[in-house]
Amino acid sequence: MKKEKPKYRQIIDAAIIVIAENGYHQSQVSKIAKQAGVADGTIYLYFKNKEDILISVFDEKMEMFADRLKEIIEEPITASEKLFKMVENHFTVLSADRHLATVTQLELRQSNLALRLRINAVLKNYLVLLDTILKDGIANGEFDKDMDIRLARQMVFGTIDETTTTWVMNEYKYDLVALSPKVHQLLFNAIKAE
Amino acid sequence: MKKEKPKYRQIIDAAIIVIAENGYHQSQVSKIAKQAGVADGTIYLYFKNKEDILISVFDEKMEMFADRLKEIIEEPITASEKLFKMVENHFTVLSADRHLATVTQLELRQSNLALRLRINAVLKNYLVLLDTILKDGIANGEFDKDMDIRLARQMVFGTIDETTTTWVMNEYKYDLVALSPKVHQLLFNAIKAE
Amino acid sequence: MKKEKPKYRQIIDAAIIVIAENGYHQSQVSKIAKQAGVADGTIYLYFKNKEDILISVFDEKMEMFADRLKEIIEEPITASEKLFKMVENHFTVLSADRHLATVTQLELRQSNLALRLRINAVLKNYLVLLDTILKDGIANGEFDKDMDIRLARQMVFGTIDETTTTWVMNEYKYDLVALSPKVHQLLFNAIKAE
Amino acid sequence: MKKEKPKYRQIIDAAIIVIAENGYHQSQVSKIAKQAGVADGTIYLYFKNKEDILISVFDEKMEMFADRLKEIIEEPITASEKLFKMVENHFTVLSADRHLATVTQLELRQSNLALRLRINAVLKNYLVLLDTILKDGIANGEFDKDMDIRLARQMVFGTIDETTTTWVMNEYKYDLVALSPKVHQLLFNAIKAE
DNA sequence: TATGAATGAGATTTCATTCAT
DNA sequence: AATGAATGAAATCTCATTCAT
Repeated sequence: MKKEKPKYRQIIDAAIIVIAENGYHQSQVSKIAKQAGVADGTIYLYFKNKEDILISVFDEKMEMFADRLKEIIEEPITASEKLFKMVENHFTVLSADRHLATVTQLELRQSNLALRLRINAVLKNYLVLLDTILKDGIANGEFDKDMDIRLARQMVFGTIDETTTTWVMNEYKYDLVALSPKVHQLLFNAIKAE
Repeated sequence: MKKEKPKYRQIIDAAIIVIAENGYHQSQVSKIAKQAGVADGTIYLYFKNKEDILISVFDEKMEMFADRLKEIIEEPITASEKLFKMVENHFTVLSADRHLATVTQLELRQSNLALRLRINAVLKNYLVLLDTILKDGIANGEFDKDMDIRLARQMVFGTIDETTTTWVMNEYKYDLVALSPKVHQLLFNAIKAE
Repeated sequence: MKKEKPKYRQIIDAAIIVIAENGYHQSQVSKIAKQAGVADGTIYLYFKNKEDILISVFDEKMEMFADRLKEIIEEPITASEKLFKMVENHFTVLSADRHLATVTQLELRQSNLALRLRINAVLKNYLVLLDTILKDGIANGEFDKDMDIRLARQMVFGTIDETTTTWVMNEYKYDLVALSPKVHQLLFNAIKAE
Repeated sequence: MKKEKPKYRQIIDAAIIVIAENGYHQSQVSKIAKQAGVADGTIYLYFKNKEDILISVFDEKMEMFADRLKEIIEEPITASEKLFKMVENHFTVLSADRHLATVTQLELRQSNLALRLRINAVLKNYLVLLDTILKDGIANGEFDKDMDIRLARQMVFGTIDETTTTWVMNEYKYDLVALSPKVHQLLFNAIKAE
């Protein structure tokens, strides 16, 4: 399987670095190839086209979030605690890799609509897991049984996303992870059972 | 003042239509000119360059939101009601002009970073007004006096934005304005005083 | 006659200043109009097109050289003295008006071929007068009767022109007029009778 | 070294032909590419931009003149003979390649000032060699020891250049090389020792 | 005469992708 | 598998000129 070949990851990692450092529109295929230490043409042995590289970047990294979230869901803790861990995990991963944060929050959003729709599909898995937390919370009486799950999901994700983007735009100058408790508190207030 | 010249608005309006219908990257200046019924060169009598058209689109339209929000703030109603009206107004304006909604939620975000930073500056005015609502609510005891205003603002804006974007991506197939009460309820829960 | 109208000269003079200060390719019609204190459209009441302005600039100024040269020819002095006065006059006029010098030696040469051919036609009058000096000198035994007048003319003009251009390119940093005796000496040596 | 790649020369040669036949301002990159039998984009693998092609044309060809002149300087002949051979060589090379003559005498002069200054730098090498001939002539008593070398150089170059330009403007309708003895005679008269 | 807003043709350059080696 | 030279389509912006007032 191509994803296991070393050059596949080499190119993905190169893409993140190049995009973070040069911006989306200044990240030519040839630059990514150079950073990856391969020839331009080699890129096309592992990726269908440029868009495919970018989708794969998102794919691979989102998988990380989702995998971690899956573990969280299965832990024997309250839904509220799961929600907290989700927020904290999200912030922790992006704080630890600012290249990745810049790429996902700023640069990749400059891509064309087709790519963004494709990215949204990848995101969906993540959001489905979030739904699971919400449903669990409702089921065990922690969250408001009358809330609109779809809206709650959009609120949770919108808040996390906006908070992260603001942090990136402010050039990481404060501690994002430290905001987790307050963000969780706001979100929990919004959806907790009376 | 250039903004009063009819061709200025003509071009702004044409830009919104063309971008909504063709997407950001397929909106050549010549297409906008044709839609506006002017020659390509005429665009450059009113705008410095293509980017300037897009900034102006955002400028002009965001002004609408901000103006309406200013009126809301001054009304003799509770902060919670103001928050509701803000959400409702936001949803109403974008529901009424789907071209505009598509452009602001999807297409304009594909612009380069420089433009996006410029857009953020425009947004700031809007967010400052939102802060005013939050501060008023704290002052009169409606909202939690211990909340972090910056985070609350990011939550409110993030939620509204995410909700709108999801609606646009779902091709407007449900009634966005009808979601206002529930969205407001979530947001209010999050920040209300105990 | 249009040439006598004040705006005609106004535009010619504006053109020289604008071209000298901005260079040929940065001398748009609108800039010349502004410098002349007239509307863009007004230019076209006095000149057929942009090229016509430039030809007229050359025409008008070359006339000055030719008029002075005619006077010189008619003076009761030797051909060698006439040659000297011609060189000196050429250098004096251009030293006195550096804008004009820059325009004729550098900027106007960037014009298209058609304009340059037209300019050459204007130059012809000047060169015909030079021929007269040469013929007079041969007739009265001062100059070599076997010389090729056409080549001698090209040498005289080529030398004057090259000397002036070098002086302009060296940013007028030495006294051009002071070179007249030496230049004359070289030219006279070349063509004097044995 | 890029100069050895066949496409580099191919493009240079194509540029000379296209510019000579179409004129400077009608020599689009695409025309040059077509003449060279390469794609437009290929041009940019060998040249930084359009101006770089023109500089290179001049560079390459001027080298020819300079190389030949170096050989002449080293021959065991009189300075006067060297001067003659220089004139003759100049005329011979340009007579043999009328495209090149048209380009150097007419078309390249329409380029912008920046390019012309760059071209002058290339010319300097040629003029330095000319200076060597003049100094040699003075040293061995052939040329007037009191002459101003800079002016003499400007005369020699100005004369050669003007003679060549006139010949090109007259559409090569006489034999340029045949003028060499007379041109040399004039120049030699000008500077020979008493 | 004079104005100046409007016109619209036209060219350089970039860069994702291909394919012969 | 890997290379990298070559391709060629595509779009912004300028500015000489016009013409309705």
